Amino acid sequence: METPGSQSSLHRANLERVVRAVRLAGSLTQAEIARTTGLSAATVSNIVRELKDGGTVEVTPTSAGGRRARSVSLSGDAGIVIGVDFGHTHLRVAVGNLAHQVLAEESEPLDVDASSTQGFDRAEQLVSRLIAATGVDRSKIAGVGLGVPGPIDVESGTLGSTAILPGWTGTRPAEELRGRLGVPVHVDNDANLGALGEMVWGSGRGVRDLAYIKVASGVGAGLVINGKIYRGPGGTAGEIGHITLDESGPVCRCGNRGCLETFAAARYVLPLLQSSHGTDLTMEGVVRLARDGDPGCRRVIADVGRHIGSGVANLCNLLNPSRVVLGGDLAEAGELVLGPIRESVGRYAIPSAARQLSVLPGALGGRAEVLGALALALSEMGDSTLLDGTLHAVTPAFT
Amino acid sequence: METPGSQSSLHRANLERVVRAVRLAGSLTQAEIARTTGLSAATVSNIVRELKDGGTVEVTPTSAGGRRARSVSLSGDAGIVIGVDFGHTHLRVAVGNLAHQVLAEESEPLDVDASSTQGFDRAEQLVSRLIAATGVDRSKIAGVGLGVPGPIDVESGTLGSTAILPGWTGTRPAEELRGRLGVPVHVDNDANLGALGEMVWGSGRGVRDLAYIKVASGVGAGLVINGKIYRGPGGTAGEIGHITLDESGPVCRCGNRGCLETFAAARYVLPLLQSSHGTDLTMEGVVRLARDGDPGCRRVIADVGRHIGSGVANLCNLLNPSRVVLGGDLAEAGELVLGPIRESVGRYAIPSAARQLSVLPGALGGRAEVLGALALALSEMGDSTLLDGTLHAVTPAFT
DNA sequence: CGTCTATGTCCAACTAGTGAACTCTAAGCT
DNA sequence: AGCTTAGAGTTCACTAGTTGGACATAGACG
Repeated sequence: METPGSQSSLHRANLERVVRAVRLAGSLTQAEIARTTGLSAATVSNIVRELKDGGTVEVTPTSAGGRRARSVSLSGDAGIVIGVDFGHTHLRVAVGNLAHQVLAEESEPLDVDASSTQGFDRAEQLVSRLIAATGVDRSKIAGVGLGVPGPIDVESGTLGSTAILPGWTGTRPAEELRGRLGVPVHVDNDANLGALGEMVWGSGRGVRDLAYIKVASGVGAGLVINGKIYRGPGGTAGEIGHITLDESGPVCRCGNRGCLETFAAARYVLPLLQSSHGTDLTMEGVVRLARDGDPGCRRVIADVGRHIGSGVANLCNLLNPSRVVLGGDLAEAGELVLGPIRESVGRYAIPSAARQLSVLPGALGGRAEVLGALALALSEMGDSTLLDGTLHAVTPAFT
Repeated sequence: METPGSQSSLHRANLERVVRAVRLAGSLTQAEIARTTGLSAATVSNIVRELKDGGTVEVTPTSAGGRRARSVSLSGDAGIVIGVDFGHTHLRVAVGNLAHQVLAEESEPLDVDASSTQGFDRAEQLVSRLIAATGVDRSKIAGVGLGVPGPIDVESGTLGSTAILPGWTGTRPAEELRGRLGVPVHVDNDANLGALGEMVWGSGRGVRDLAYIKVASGVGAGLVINGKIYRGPGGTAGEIGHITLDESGPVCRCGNRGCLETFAAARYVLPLLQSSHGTDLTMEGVVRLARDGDPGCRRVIADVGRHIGSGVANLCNLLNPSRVVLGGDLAEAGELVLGPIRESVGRYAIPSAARQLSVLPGALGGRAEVLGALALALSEMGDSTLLDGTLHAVTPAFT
């Protein structure tokens, strides 16, 4: 059914061109579409009619004060995308439309020991609730982005061994959710989605090469290269948590010694404070105490920053991104952690790479991953999903 | 004259598609073109005829032993590309055609202290000589790739401070050569070109993500991501030589301590052997002695390998390439250095990244950079260059 | 109220890709 | 040797889809 070089593909490309132009501009008249896309007025006329019949686009008789211009805009219910993010302690869901607007977003706690079935049950319910709340039709779902806190095998879609959600190992989250919702599901790990989220909506706007460092229970990085998530041939790119900082350092869960993670991740850092600050401390708590002036917590956070900075320096020397965005709970510490990171980067990265690097805190906090999932759904969809009938055809399930 | 969404643009795109397929494969039958491009056999038939009439492509009656397959290849005189590589001790030039064949190649020594003007004079002469030797017309030059042993500023094309060719700092090699030859010149550093060369002709064939590690006077890496050289926003990606292995190690020329370079590069390693093996030792000499069984040299090379392996492990964790190719003089040591590298990678990289990694010696030796320059010229050329008349039209200059 | 001008639509012309039928050649089998 | 077979390349009628130009439309301006 694929005809990569045929007229139909040309037509399809032209449809996408028009949709993209309209989406970027918000609303356009046909003549404007013709000018910006370079297509002839006749073609635009045909395409707009086709899109209008398909329900992708709305034509309002005469919104502008011109001669007789009919303004064309994406119909609000042309399609929606959904982002689902399984975190280590909670589940987040967001619903957005194709105009990059977030229509609804909600999170709820999720027990770490919950089974995958329980987790997906909860996710399905929450998705249903949010869709109901926004009042759109289920059949309008164009795609779902799914975030999981662990490595995903690119080929099989299987969740690798992850200590964060025990018992989920070996499941195929995308298939699972696809089976429940009946729409395409695209899955990626939390660091990659955080990177995507910050790039589209947060601190990474306008940058095409960035690294998103997520410090939580572990340390991971999401790499955006040339505007796209880079996963590597095996899908395990971005494992900054396991670069070696000290060959004779503490033993890491990965089996090596002195990984960045052993100096920065919650599971290794929190115990340092247990004797002085109690045993049920969380990273969040440490950050709060540090901001309130607790010297021990400040010291620990600064040390973590320095070590992260060493890792980031290596990253910079190798990849030379223009921006590094820090995410996860630790980002809330602001300058307390960014200062030491910048200092370390300045010391260990080659000057030409460090000079033009900006290190920023994430702007989205815990929302980065869900929004990234939304962005993933949007980007994987390709504007073409808007166009083939599948979206608007009657889908018997879920009525 | 531009009709961005019309059939003619589709036709053009299909022409390019065919040309690209042929160029990547060297030569294909029409049926193979149809399969790889996804176009129908009828379309391919038409396109091939058009290209043949235009002189872009040659059809050899029946080269393979098949049924009646006519093999299609880019016509040898459709255009030629030139690769120029300035090394630390010599200058290499290669001339190739669009069918990925190297028509002529030559190298001559170049004094380290030669001025840039002298260097370019020599390069121009050598290029002229080789073109004359191959007997093709100068007007057929489609592009030139240029390799320089130092950092190039992407924006300005200015050569950064390089200790390898002193006195060249601040020159603009691409403009210089462009002025002399009158054709587009694309410049890049030696590590990137080595990566490209090995990918197209050497140990990296068939791989889309690889890292080429060049160990010589310094240590640099060329990164190929998704089949293209990745330079990073600032153009300094791949500086593997300056990732920190030991915060309290020897002081590096970059100002930091314990950079990989201080454990692996010739300038730091050779002095270790001077007291025992004399002062005018080269890396080449050390490798030769090691192969002959000299225990000191073997030890040094193994140590170098281990350290490179540590750096490569970091690289793998971050980028997860499917192949690492070792280039430079050191690669001649074969297993003497590859063994320790693999061992180190196995120890320090996370297992999932290390498992699918292959570490190979470069297959091109000192030719990697010139051939990479050739490949750069080919890839930057853009396939459309072949199609619009400019290349075949009579260009008044250089007759 | 007539003219002007830009918008959107319709139609005939044209471009270019496709499937199906057809021819051609060499290999394999009997 | 002769027949069959299967893939390669070509031809042709058909179809999809864009375009330029003619045409209708409706507000703006004098």
